[in-house]
Amino acid sequence: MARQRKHNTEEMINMALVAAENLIIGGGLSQLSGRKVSAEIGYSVGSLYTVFENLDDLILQVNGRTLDAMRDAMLSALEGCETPEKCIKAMAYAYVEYACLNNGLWTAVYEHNLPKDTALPGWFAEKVDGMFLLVEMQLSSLQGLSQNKISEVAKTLWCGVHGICVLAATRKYEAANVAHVNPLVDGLITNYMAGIQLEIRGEKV
Amino acid sequence: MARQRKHNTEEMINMALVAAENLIIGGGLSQLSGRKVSAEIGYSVGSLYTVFENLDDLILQVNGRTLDAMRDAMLSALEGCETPEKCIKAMAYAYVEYACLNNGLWTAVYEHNLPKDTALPGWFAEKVDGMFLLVEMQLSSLQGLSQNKISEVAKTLWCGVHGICVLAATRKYEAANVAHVNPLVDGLITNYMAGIQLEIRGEKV
DNA sequence: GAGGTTAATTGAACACCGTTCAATAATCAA
DNA sequence: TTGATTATTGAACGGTGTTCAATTAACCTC
Repeated sequence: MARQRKHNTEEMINMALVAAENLIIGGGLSQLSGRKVSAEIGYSVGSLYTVFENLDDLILQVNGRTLDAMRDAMLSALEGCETPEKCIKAMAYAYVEYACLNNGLWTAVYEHNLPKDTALPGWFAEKVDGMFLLVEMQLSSLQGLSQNKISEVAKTLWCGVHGICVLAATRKYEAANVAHVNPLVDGLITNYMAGIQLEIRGEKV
Repeated sequence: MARQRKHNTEEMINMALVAAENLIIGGGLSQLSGRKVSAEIGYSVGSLYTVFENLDDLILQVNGRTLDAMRDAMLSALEGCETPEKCIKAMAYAYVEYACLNNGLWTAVYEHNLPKDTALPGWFAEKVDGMFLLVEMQLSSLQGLSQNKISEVAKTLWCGVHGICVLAATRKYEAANVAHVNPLVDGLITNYMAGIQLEIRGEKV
């Protein structure tokens, strides 16, 4: 029979992802390297390539976990919210808070781009879509919006929230904190949703 | 006297930036390297470091030129527009068009992050701010908005537009084209501005 | 226990990368 | 022709992602 594994595949992947996350938290995506990760988990470089296709694969899985964590934060934020708009705002605040508090991990999600010829794997796209679906769920309890419109509104709202966070992250010195970002997010959702309500009622400004 | 230069500093910088842009257009930021740039312009690697501080500096200057080009596109789009809202939409469409048509260069702007301990240079931050100022200028002809509010609205709107483009760029396969993105942008501006108009008038939905 | 089979793990090798800096090359003044 | 000056070079350093023959450790069989 064959040599015994020090850890099974799942354990190894998990250890590697944790090590990678710590490197990213410590110094951003640029501080991540396969050799550092492998050294951290007590394996040689080559072993990394037995559980990951390549380093892009590893990063993608780190980012997948980050998206999961954000999703969890958003779901927790839903508890006790009253109206669709308030629920969406609660999720947006949770998103902002996560992005500000876990800046390294959050930045890695959108900083990492696959080579031009490589397609984004389906499971990753689904995680991104999942966040939009959370918003859509809230919108679906509003009367007068077609499914297409709901999908459009969710995309627009969430892209807006994300864009605001991106700007805040760029301007590290002055604006990457919840207190500064939340008012913008609040204004976006309040006013955009007001416009949508008018549209539903067929009124014009 | 001293040895004669093959090109003066300005020429060298320009040649290097053009070469770098072509590399980014061809295969994204990951395909850029100092050695490739220097080979392309007929210099050795070392010479690059006589006109750029390091590779981050070079990339930052490429991104600066991209921001300039986007600004130019936005200014051109302003010709003939009638109302503030229409003018903002015209600029947004120009932004979307540039991002879709010059995806490599546009992606490089937000994909590139300086190391954690390095501050974004002032001249770069100013170029970013300049785009927000273009939006603010349009808003300033609206009655009833304080300067603070104008600044907030401009940030929110433009972050929203940017966020929508980011999502489109992520989903390369289905959505990175003007026809798909413009309706979202249009809806964002229309509805958010409707909400702002209501706020000005002190009405509620 | 010895030998064989199997598969996990290694680490050296390859071709690249950013960055530095002593050495070289090219120019003009004396 | 020599010296001074400065633009330019390219080898060197320590890092990177990735591959893969060689090694190692486990078990089964004899």
